[in-house]
Amino acid sequence: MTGRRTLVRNLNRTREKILAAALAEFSARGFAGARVDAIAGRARVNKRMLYYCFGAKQDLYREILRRKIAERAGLIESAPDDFAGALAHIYLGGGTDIDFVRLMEWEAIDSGGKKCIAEAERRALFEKAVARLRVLQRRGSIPHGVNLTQLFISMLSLAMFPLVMPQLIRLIHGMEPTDPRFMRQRAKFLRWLGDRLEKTTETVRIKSRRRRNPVAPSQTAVHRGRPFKKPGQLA
Amino acid sequence: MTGRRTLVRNLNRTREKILAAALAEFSARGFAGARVDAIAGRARVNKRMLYYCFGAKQDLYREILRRKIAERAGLIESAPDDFAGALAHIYLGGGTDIDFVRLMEWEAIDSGGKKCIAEAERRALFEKAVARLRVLQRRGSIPHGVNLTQLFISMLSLAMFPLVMPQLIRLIHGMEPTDPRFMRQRAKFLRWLGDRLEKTTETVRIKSRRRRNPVAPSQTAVHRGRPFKKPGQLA
DNA sequence: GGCTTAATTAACTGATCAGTTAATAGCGCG
DNA sequence: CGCGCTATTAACTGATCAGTTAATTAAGCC
Repeated sequence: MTGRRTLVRNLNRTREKILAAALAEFSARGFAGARVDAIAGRARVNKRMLYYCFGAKQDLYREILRRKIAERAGLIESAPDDFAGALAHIYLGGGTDIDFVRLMEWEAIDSGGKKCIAEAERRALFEKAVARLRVLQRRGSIPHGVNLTQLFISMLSLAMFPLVMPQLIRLIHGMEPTDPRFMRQRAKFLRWLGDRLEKTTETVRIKSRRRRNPVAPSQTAVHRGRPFKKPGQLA
Repeated sequence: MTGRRTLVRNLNRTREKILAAALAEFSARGFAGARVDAIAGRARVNKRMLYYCFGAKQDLYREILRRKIAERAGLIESAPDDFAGALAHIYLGGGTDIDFVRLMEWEAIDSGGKKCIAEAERRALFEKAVARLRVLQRRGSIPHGVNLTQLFISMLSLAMFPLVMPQLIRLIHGMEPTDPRFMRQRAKFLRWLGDRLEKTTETVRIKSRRRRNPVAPSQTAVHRGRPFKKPGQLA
């Protein structure tokens, strides 16, 4: 009773609490699975406030999606100029954000071909990403003739999959995809992969000097892999 | 009334009809979203029969998952021995099966860390897959030092992602991931990618002969990509 | 044909859940 | 202090849905 005497109204704070709770609940259960009662309970507000602040449950869901998409929009722009670095960047910046990945996944599995949220913006963003790949291709980092939209799709695949299918990661690897060790390992692997796809010109030159020893090229390739140990990038 | 006079009982056929309908409904909506009324309606049987044949909704769901997993279990074994071929095979054999991919996705997003269906079998299967990659590694097709579980995870990523996130494919590529053109393109790309990761030894040899012309190696790489036009593999 | 069993139909039930209605009370202003 | 507005609480409502109960009837056997 004493705690109730001090109820303080603050619509903005109520809104923020609802948004935070809704992110957690929608990420965990999707639109249909999340309960307005549960969101309200998590936010410690009365259920009626959800309707007061946001309208229908659907409207709240859209707002959550919109915000998350906007939050991650800078990922493409802030990616490094080298392919391997960009790949690791997309993974570390977006592929490890569980709420982001899950919301994308709920969107995917619930959408059934319907129009998406913020379509135009996202389309523009993805075009920018492909354009950046085109620059790399012109420089010779990415071979001519490679389908750049498929390459970009593959980057997203590699970056997002661990959190998209965590049960498979557990079955294959025996580790949680959220485990920092896994993430470190994944980032390292992606750098290797990115480098392998990218830097064939230099690789060729170094190997050609040793072509009398067929074993040596393989060893050199391993050495090429060593620079991926860039500590400090993953705390 | 005349049609009803000829009602014929056949428990096996009823079971099969329910299974087919349940696959469609669970794939489309997941466990929680699928309605027993809808499954019964699609199967053209009385709702009561679902309980009669399979018990609770959950039991039917498990049966559907089990069957699909079993159906796709041969994918690893039947994969070709070359890495690029295996990658394309996994895509074409499993990555284009929309029901399979979606059921895996529903499993993923609904599971919340719980124990999976047929865990032991699947684990064994995945171990076999990694073991096959190890053979390739010993042969020198895959460089030493590469994390093979990460490589296998990446193969699944690349193969399944288009159907896992169809909305992103539509946004990025402007095509449905179920469009045969997309699938052809994807398979071709994956072969290129697989080859690029695998056959550096041969690539090196060919390129080294032309090292006086720095542009030419890139052209040769494109030529290396040509063999991926294997018609007939996708109707 | 009669009887028994099981496959099938139809209706019912209690719980859940988004949204709605009614009431209360905090806050700022005059 | 009173008033008006709005932020907040509490309870209600009608629709949905998995599962259950009751009844019917097809099929096989004697």
